[in-house]
Amino acid sequence: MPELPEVEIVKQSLEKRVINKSINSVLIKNKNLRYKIQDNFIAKIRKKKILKVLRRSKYLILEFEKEQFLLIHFGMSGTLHLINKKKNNSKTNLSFYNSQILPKKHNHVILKLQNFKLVYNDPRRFGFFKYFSSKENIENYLDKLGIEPLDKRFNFFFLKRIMLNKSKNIKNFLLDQKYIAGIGNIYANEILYLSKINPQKKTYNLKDNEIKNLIKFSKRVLRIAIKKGGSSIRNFVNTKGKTGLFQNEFKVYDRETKYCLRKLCKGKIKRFFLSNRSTFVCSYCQK
DNA sequence: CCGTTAACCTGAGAGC
DNA sequence: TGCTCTCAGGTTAACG
Repeated sequence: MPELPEVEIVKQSLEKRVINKSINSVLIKNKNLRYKIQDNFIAKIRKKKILKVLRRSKYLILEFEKEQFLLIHFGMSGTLHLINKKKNNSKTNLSFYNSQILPKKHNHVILKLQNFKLVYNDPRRFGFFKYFSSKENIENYLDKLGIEPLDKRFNFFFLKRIMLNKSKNIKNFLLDQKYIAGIGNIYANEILYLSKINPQKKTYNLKDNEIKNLIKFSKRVLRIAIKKGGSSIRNFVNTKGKTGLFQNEFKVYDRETKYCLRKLCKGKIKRFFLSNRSTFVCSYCQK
């Protein structure tokens, strides 16, 4: 569930529930996530009070007292579930993303708070947890990331400057987190379609107008996606409640062989691989 | 520096 | 019912 809008949805829903709550206990059922959870992890975050929930790029961050932090990355398949304890022992699952039903398998980390618990589920285990003991440490760690696309500083002049002398293709550029942080495969495809730019076009070949469109549509797509609750793909379980709806707005992603949605365009969406990632394009619109 | 590939994992869906 | 194959919202090291 992992691009910027989806993590933002988790952040927004989580902060309604956990601010000023303490982590009473921690249960690790499987420490072998992308990076192995350290043995002292439980001791580090146990009894800590959560002051803030933050997001940076595709990372979710819990800030504790005394400037200590827990960083969570969801990888490809991580989800967070809030399970309410009811008096009669039944449970309600307020899934923050994707599924209303708590999966039975792959619950790897459980944070118990006062009246509920947070369950981290991740079938593929590409996600990870990382604890930071100071603001300086987490800032150093996050410094490798580029600008937030929704930041005001992400504008034409900024983008033009960092693209200068790059011979990368534009799609790989958008996906490279050290330049712009938070865009993943779905939104890169959508942004390029809306900007009418071929994913293989070299950044140094982009015209000013195309750079302006990239800025405009990056912000627009991500904002709308957040407004729609993110994208929920491959979700065949959920029937009610908290799923994202942006998947219904996809213009190119996962639309191979379907017609281009632009008026007067008779092009068909084609799919090919770029650096091992599915890339969708209308070759009539995207030059 | 650049693009690609493989690796890290499990599961869903397609096709047979 | 079941097998095999491909693909998946991410990241990163290694290679040519």
